[in-house]
Amino acid sequence: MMEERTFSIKQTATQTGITEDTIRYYEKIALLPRAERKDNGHRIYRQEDIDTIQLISCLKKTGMPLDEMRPFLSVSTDADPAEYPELVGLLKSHRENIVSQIASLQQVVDFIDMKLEKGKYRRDCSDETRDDASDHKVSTVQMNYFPLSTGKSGV
Amino acid sequence: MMEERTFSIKQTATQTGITEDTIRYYEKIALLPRAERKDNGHRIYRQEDIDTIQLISCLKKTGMPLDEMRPFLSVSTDADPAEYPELVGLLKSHRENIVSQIASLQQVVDFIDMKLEKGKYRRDCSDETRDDASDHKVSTVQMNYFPLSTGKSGV
DNA sequence: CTATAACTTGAAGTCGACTCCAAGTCAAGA
DNA sequence: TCTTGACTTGGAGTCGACTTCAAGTTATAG
Repeated sequence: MMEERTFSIKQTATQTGITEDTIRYYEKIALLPRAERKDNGHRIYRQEDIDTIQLISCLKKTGMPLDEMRPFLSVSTDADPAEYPELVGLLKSHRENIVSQIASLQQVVDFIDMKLEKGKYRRDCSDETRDDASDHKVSTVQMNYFPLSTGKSGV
Repeated sequence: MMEERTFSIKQTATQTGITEDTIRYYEKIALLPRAERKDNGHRIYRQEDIDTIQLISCLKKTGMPLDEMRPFLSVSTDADPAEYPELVGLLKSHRENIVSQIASLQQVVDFIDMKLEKGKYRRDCSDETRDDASDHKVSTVQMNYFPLSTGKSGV
């Protein structure tokens, strides 16, 4: 039985790339559970907590507001999401969001490539705002990587 | 010689999915050029302007702050970016940003898939924060879609 | 002639996500 | 003993991006 390693808030900040202030802020708004304290009141973090913070940082990159992360974090700490059926729905729906985000990003890449390759005409990015889905080539990313049937990805 | 069609701010808002208030705000902070006015002072928009607004909306989805968009908008309205060499650098560097954003998004998709497929263990997303690049499989998206040599994409 | 709708303006308010501050505690070193 | 450093707390301040507000103009319909 090996003792589990613990980290100070500073170490945690360094490892996750999230500042100490921000970590305390996440605790304040209860995005993170109240961290354990040492006798002197200092916070203690374990690998598990670092993982959670990294998940937050990851979800942030997908543009998810902090408030919406809570359910995902509970999936992350508790074991199996199948026990929380409405969570599965959330996961799937966020997955769809990300897929469409990737499509948006892809459009910007297309725009940039168009601009870089030649001083070409404009063919701007638009998706649901204008419904010219006809000449909007299905994102290759979406095609290649996402099975579209939300299930197993063929990595 | 056909007369160019023009749009009211309301029509423009509907077409772009950006509210009238926000369009005026973009003009106020000079993200958009001051729109032409009719005799009664009402703003007039052309297709060109709508394209620009849609580009803004698109760049927003990539998480770009409004302030950083200005150079991109000038590429969009003026013709050829090759005339503005430092702009080419900007375009390329933002392209790289987007590629890494897509990689981040992909990690979240992986996390979700992992959670959905089984009640599996955690293998969280992390990139530059922790340097375990060893078991961090190169994003399939990045591999498939992006030539990596910033040039022409094989669409 | 009046009221409704579609706009205009400048300024103030909101909201999310930090970020900073002041004052205090505690442990270890010169 | 005093200082330094790493932390604690609550609260205030900042910043980007809107969003709302109040007051005014103009065009059309009843």
